[in-house]
Amino acid sequence: MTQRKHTYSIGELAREFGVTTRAIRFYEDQGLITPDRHGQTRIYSPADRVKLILILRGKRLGFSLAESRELIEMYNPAANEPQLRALMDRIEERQAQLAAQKRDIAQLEAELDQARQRCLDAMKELEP
Amino acid sequence: MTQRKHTYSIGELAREFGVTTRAIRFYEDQGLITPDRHGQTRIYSPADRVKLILILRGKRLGFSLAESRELIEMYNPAANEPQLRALMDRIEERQAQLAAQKRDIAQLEAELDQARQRCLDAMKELEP
DNA sequence: ATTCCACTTTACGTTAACGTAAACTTACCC
DNA sequence: GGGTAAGTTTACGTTAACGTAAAGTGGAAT
Repeated sequence: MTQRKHTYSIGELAREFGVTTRAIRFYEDQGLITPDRHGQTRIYSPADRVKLILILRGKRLGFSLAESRELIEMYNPAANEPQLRALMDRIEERQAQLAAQKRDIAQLEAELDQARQRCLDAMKELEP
Repeated sequence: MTQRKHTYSIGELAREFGVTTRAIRFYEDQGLITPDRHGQTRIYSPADRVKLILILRGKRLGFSLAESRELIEMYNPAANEPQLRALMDRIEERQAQLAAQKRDIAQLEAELDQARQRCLDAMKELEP
């Protein structure tokens, strides 16, 4: 049985990813995650946990929560044709953006290497 | 003579990069750019323009203005030893962060490819 | 001279993404 | 049954990064 049926409390997830419970509840407010409830208490599934991972990765890449919500929605293909076309378009837009981001990173890497080199040179000047 | 001695007005730069003059003045407020003045009017050098490019690239990568300011400062190696050491450390931190960002992008790319595939599959179901 | 136009300063407004505090409830421990 | 630990809602506060209006300046053209 690969039925682990594991769940998480909000505190567990907060600790695991180094965010506050307030932040996680905020993501729910914004419609990014919709955990089950046991009475009042939130119960998070592994799928919810994955969504949180997506959100935090999005943040590291400079995405807004609205953009991350889009990314999450891309995980379940819509039902009808026009929506599928729209979804495809958005996916390809994101891919293009990621390609651009890679170019930006490559640029910055090269410049940081140069800065590092200038730094090393300047240190050699001081210590003969 | 490679002395082009070109300068730019705030409006020219705003148009070239698709930002508002308000934004450019704000970057100056935050100490990221310090253009010359002709009376009241700001005059931007090619070096100022490069700094603006750095700022905007930083934004695309999710950097705050404070972080972009750091990046800009990395362009002129400091004078004394301890500051050089600190600078080197910050440069290497940035490089590590960029490496992590590349991993995030690779992940997202893979997942978008999968989403795209699911999308294509779903469309084949509809149109036989 | 006046009409533009691009530029300036000053200052208050706005949005996103939470932080923080207050005032509960629920579950468990001793 | 009293404490405490983790959860909850409600609500106001905060920071970054500008937007937006108001009111004025300086030069070029008509």
